[in-house]
Amino acid sequence: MDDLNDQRQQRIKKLDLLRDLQVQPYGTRFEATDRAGQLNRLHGNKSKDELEREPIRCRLAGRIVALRRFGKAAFAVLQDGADRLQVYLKKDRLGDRSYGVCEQLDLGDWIGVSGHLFRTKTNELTVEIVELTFLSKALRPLPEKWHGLTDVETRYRQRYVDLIANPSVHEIFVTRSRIIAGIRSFLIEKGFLEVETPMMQPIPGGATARPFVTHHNALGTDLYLRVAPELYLKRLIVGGFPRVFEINRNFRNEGISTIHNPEFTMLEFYVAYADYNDLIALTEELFSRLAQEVLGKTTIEYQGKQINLASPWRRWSYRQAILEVNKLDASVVQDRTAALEAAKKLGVEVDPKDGLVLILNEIFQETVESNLIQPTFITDYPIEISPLARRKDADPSLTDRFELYIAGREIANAFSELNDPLDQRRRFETQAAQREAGDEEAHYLDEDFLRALEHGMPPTAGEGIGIDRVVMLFTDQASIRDVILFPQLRPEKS
RNA sequence: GGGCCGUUAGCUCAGCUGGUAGAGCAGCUGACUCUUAAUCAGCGGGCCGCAGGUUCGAUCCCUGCACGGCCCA
Repeated sequence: MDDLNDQRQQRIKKLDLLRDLQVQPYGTRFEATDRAGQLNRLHGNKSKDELEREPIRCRLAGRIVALRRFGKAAFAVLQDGADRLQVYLKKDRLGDRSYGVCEQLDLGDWIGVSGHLFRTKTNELTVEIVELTFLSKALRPLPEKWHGLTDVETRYRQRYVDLIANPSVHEIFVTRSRIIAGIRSFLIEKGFLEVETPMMQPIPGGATARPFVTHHNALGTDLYLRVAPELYLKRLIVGGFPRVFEINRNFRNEGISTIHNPEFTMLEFYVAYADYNDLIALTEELFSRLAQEVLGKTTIEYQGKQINLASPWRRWSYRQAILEVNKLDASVVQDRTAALEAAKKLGVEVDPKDGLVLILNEIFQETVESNLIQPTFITDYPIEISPLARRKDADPSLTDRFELYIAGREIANAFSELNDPLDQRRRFETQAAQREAGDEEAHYLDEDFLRALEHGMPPTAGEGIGIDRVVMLFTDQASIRDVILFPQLRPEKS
């Protein structure tokens, strides 16, 4: 509980004054027939004379974000969503009693007003208030009008204040919503069915990640917050839905960083009868369409870098990328000793016990990823790190898989799904052995999923896209916390 | 987990070589009926993140802790 500081007490005093004036400071329904943005759009170019000749009556509501008093008159700025409109209060017009109510106004208060539009001497479109309704009295002061709220911790913990004080933050979350709406309508238009699958799973699967554990009392059993919806969505393909998608939260019990929040939003979609190449085309189409719809262009600037989202995007095989970026001899991707030597030479730390695949993956992560600024599909990942992906017909050590990188970051992961139940069982068994050996991220063996596959899953391609990272890209934000309304922080001490 | 940085009024920030803390905005009082970072005059507001230590004396130096940021693992 905050101390009863000076400013808060002043405002509580005003509550009493308002009640003395028979004004309810916490009002109820107010029918606003107008919005600030709409009034600006419709009448923003009408001249002073026009507004005098044909008065525009209006009625709107909002929060007071600026207040300039002149004794017997005052200007206030009303914030209505993302838009602002100035209002004018004049004692002559309002009368003594009503003006007395206005004298109890503070920054942060919500009011409803009705009046008519006019232009001030300085030509600002303004509502002259005829009637004012108190909607809600704020007891705490707004952050400073010029510098706003900049303390990062307060911004995240008290996002409501951040949203009031920083219009650009408001804008980011509007964009986020538009991106998600755009994805949804794109997929629905392409014939996908939106579904919801369990967030609480008895066996967590679909990604290599540590899960959160919780407990169901009535069932007397532990449940895991999902790390991915993948295995459930594929059960739905088995069940006969040929195109499904889900946009929802995943939870991973890992560190927090500028690109990791413990809960994050993932899109996953699955297309029966398709392969990963079809998803490359679909992904390019989705991104360029989204960029066009949301930003009105396909070239974006991210953290000072120009990124071109117009298709086609580069395709680069995983092994080729490792070799070309580091100018290595082809033997490195074939021979463990050569790979180990290359890692040492490149200054990439590896566990000397690691096999070829893990060594290469370290090299990839350390040397390739950060170079993938323009959209790039890295294809043909090794089977050992792709336990749910279909083998390449031409090379059974690789998979029909890609990861999409933009701005040096993994944005999407997709593959032709493994639909051979016996192969899937062997891969799960390998994963289970790794888990036994201490790898907490390795997959669990999911018997029910195998049973589903044994009923027959058509050839299917599936993809996951990290929505938060897409929003970061589209809104030019460096930290995932700036695109999540309430990012995870340590609890505030009471 | 490690390194670096930060934490001072409601907000944004100063605070020198250790001597009991300042500004702007916000607030309060007064003046002002077209301002827009309104203006003018006056006033109040501090657990200097928390706990130890050094010192005659600590916002300042040292140690630990908490919370946050960035980087690394």
